[in-house]
Amino acid sequence: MRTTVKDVAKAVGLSTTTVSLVLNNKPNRIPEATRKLVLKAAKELNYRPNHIAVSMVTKKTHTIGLILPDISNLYFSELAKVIEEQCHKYGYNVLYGNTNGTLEHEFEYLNLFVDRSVDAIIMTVSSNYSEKEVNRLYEIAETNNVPIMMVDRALDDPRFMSVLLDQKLGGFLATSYLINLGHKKIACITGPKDLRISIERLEGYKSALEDAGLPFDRSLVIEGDFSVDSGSRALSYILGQNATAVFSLNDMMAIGVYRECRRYHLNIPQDLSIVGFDDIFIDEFLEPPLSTIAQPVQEIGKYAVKKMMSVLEEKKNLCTDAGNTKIFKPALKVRGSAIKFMEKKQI
Amino acid sequence: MRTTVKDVAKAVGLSTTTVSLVLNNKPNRIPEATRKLVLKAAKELNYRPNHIAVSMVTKKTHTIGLILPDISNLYFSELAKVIEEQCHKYGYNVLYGNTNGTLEHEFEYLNLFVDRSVDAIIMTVSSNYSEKEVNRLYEIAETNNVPIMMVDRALDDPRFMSVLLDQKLGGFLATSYLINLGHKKIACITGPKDLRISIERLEGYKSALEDAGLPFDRSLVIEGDFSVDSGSRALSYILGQNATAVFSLNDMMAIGVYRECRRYHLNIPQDLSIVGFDDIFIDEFLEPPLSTIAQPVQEIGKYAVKKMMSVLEEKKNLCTDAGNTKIFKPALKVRGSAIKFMEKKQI
DNA sequence: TAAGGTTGGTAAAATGTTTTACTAAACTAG
DNA sequence: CTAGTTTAGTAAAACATTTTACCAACCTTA
Repeated sequence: MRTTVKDVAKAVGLSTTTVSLVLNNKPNRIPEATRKLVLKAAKELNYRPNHIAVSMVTKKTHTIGLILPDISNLYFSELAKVIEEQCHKYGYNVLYGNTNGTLEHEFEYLNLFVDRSVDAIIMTVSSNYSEKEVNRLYEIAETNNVPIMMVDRALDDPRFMSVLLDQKLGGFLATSYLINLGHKKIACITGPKDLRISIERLEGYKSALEDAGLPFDRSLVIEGDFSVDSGSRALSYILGQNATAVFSLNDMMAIGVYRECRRYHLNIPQDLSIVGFDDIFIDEFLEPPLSTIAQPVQEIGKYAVKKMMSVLEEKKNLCTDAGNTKIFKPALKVRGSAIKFMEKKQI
Repeated sequence: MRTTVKDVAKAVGLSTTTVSLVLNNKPNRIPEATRKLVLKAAKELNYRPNHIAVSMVTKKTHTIGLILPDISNLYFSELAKVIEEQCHKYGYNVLYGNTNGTLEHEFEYLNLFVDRSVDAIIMTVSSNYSEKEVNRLYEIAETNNVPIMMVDRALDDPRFMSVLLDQKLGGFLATSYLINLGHKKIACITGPKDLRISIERLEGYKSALEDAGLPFDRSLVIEGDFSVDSGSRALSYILGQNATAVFSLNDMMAIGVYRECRRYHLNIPQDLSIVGFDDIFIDEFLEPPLSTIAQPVQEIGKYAVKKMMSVLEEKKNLCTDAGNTKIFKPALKVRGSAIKFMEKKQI
């Protein structure tokens, strides 16, 4: 059995109050002699505070809930890792929940976690929230007095902190790069089309086109679902539109395109240039290495928990303050999957 | 503020005892009328039990601690996902800790988690434990009365449950495959050489060689550290030994070999056949797709938590019963990275 | 020497539940 | 009508802490 404060108190013949006072070294006038005595006994008995009991009275669990769509996804597993690492540094533990991108699961974990009195929640919402759901979310935050932070994907609501990526800029960067290589017919494989990040990345695509004086051709965009398979499925359509380059809204789908190209004996980048989005680990090991838009995951994760910790310390009103959206800038990472456009067919 | 049992009790004019009794529907003689009344009030007030307080009295947190070396590693992130998923099914939440493979971190999280009264711990040890450490581990398990399960990598101690892979068989399968393709000089890139899985996989390699009447040549094995870079570094040595095939003890290092081959303009599998170990997600998207040894991660994860749940329910003596090691069989997954041996140089 | 201050503590409440042991009222049987 | 039994419920303890409010005993000081 574990040693309790009572055991320590008994061992030194003092009250639990005294023991607790020195163990938490409260600014109380406790003479050095007693202090040492208690400390020694605690160490000898290998006393470790029962965290549950502490939480019961302090109302703090030093736990944060992390809710992500899919931890087996490379981007999220890396994010999870940084977040856990950082929380650990601050003395916090993380309870983890996987939603598979469904709204029910999101709320399920939200409730589970507040029932367990987590001090804060960091989540990435994967579905689209109606106003009703946003309110439901806010109510949970409020009645439990728990700050909620959105990471990677925002809710269109100023009441929640968010740390995001400038998705539009990413789309712009990727597309401009292909344009500068001389491509005129650039296809785009999107994610689910009413998902915020799909929309924003696509906006970047459009605006790059516009900046270059190129027309936006709706028939060049095809909807995917961020999975490898949906990338594969998109290829034949793209080819049918005579596109010479593709901007894939994530790397997974780009990998799907790679796979399908192999089946058709097409070469990347000679037959088709492609740039992805996310910069997942494997990109550099593909043949050819995939050029992509890199998100600063490390920074995002670090910033998110740092910010959360400061909120937790200052105990300021948790959700409802403005200026609590931080936006990180993505960067183009050039590798080998795109090449200057050449008028092959004419040759 | 959250509603408490007290609030509910006050609302219906009954004692907290009664409320608790119906809410946990204990087999108590509580008339249907009262029962309904309480339930209705609880629903109306949106009552949800405070898990901390419940844990305080029941001594159960319905939380399990998951300690892994590196969740951004594809294999572990998938494992983590299954485990979380399964735990969730049983009504358990998971506290997650990342050790980066260091002993200090392993014990740190172990202590952190028992302080938080997790009901059980599932971990993969990544360092080598001396007897002292095994005892220390056992002591933690015992004084906290918390069952510990080793997954993927075992401790050489029957006191802990483990669910493992038959690593030796994996090594045997991979090597036999290369032998059957006609290769005689098969190199092996190992992990850190005193790590259990390195040793076991290497044993499989040796035994396949022996079965085929091939000599074991120490100069054909080179130590890596399971990282991509260490795979890359191994290549030139391997080539120097005139090996025609390589068995890489994990896929990451195989990827390193791929990368280095590209630098030297060598073709896989024409110039070098290779088979890896782990079957991580990206294997099928490499060029050529990597043949490897597949671990049944899903089954492993499912079995691990199922077993743990049964232990938790039966409350039998937790660590110390024999026959609590389950070994899963790996399988060879043939893709395109190995080919029949041809006497090129002679041609 | 008595009033006031300081020193070194402690008892008890509080946290939100579950659970044990008890009881008052109503009912039943003889 | 009374003794026993069932019904419907409750008070209080317990869980392991922290924290508040208090108190003796000793020391100053005038």
